[in-house]
Amino acid sequence: MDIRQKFEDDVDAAVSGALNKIGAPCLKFIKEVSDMADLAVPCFTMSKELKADPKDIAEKLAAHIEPSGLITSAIALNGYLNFTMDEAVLTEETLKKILTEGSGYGSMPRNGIKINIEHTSTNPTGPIHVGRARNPIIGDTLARSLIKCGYDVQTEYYVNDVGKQVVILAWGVKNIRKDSVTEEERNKADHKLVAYYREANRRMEEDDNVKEQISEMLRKFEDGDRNIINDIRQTAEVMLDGLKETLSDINVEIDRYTWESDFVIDGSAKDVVRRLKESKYTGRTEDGAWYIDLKDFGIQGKNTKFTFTRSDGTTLYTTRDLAYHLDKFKRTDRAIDVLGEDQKLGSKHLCSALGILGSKNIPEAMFYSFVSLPEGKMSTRKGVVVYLDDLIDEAVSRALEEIRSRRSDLPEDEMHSIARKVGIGAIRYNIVRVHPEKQLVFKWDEALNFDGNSGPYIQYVYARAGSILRKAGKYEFDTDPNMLADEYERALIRILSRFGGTVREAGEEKRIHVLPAYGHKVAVAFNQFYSAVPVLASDGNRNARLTLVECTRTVLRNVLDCLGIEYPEEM
RNA sequence: GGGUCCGUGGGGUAGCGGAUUAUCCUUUCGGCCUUCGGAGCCGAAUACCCGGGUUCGAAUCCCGGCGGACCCGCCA
Repeated sequence: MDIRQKFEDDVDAAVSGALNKIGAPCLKFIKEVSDMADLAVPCFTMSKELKADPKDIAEKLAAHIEPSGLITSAIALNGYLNFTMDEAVLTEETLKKILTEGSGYGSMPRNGIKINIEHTSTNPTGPIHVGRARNPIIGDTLARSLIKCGYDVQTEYYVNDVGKQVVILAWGVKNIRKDSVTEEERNKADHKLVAYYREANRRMEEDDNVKEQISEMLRKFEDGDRNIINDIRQTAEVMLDGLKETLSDINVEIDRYTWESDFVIDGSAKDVVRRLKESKYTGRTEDGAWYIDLKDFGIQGKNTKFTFTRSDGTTLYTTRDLAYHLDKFKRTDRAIDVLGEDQKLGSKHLCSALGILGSKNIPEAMFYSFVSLPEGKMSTRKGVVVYLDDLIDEAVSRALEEIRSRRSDLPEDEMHSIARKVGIGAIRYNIVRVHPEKQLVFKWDEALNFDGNSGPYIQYVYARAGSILRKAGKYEFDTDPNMLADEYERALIRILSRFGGTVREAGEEKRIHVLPAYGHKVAVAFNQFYSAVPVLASDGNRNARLTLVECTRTVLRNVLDCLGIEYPEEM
């Protein structure tokens, strides 16, 4: 069991016991971590019920608590009941746990619960741009966190191969001659195809004939013309290959790809229509389109109607999305959708409609706001974009430049390999660092920061710690708390002991931005320890300090792993 | 017009009822290489959008402004 958890349990028991003694059993109280104590119980919350001054309550309670278990003291201060934890036990148990669990340190046992995380799912009409780059990185980090929390996680990409946009792209690929696409594009499937997409859009706007051809394709598509559907699907497959390459570059692998068109082909979207028509909330417009009215479901605004068929009876995106989610819940216990903020209302609609369909499950949404450029929002169609591929290239080349300037001793291919890890680390760290719903304006220098609160800062500490261990050679583990009594050592160990709680918060509460913050804290504490305390040159406690260095490295590795960031041995 | 989210030092960001010091990064200024990697360490400077209210206590909750983002399709 986690040592901090045990301490919390001890505090719970102590406070409950003391409350019992002062004649207020079952009174609720809260615990918080603070700088003043290992765990504090604010007594303000109890003052109303007990009709007493918080300070008095704290003192009364303190008087009834004898240090026991992991509690070494319970002191009343300013209305708080401050508990301190047995530091020697904390030190020893934490280090031992890290040594025995290694890469599993911080992880919870498997719980058998299946979670499906749908993320990225960008339209297959162009490369991933920085505006949406938060999606795969948030999704992947959450997936990694939940795996560590013991869940059985599957990630999934929903390929939107239905609709006008993909038809335009397919038309372009079929009808535009290669030499008339003059744009300079990188040699990568998605970039090559997007040129056709843009050109097709341009021609459609200028030429009514083209517009008509595209409408014709769309009609055939709606009628279920297999040739058209296959054409589009093939184009989307090619595009997807390019997208997968980009995702792989940032260490994102997606377990499953589900195609929207499948829900048209297998009739499940039609089935949703049939079932929705039976609902009491359902109505029909004069033109014959079907809708459900969601005004009883907390949906506000001038239009609460959620249309699920066109007047000609064909299905809409949202209808297929319903079929998709019903399908998902056949395969999973919980579903999480990582979505752009523009999907907020749509997601609410989806959940209400799922309820009407009798689904016991609804997806949990995790929203992020788009990254914009200083000059405004990005648009693939207009070509006002910074592609994720460009960001990756720039990050890697800046990292390479950096390495060249400090490590001319390394062979060329080694420098390239490190530059990749560092550049990608900077990108991923920088994105999960901030709360997903906070607006982000893209600036090169901020996105590619290698100092301070950054991925490379943590990687640097990892490499530095590794260097010490390499120089040390063989040594015996020593977890004796008496050998690690320095304040910097104690501070570092304290932070190392909090990793499990951080992983839990990241996964269970979907607060992944606590991970980079935690990693940074570990790195800072190590750097402080490093500059204040000699390791190799120390006398009696060399082994203990080396053990601490090794434990720090293990935790750092686990944090980086959870963030999908690689850890170079040297940099 | 209605809804949702966001507003914290010069820039970025954490905290989202609690402890007379509001976090971290960047920036600026001043220190630290005869110690294990200076992508580092130490110190200083500068902030809760505005106005009301609730509370013993508000950056945090409520109401009203202001500013920004997103949404309110028989688009996806």
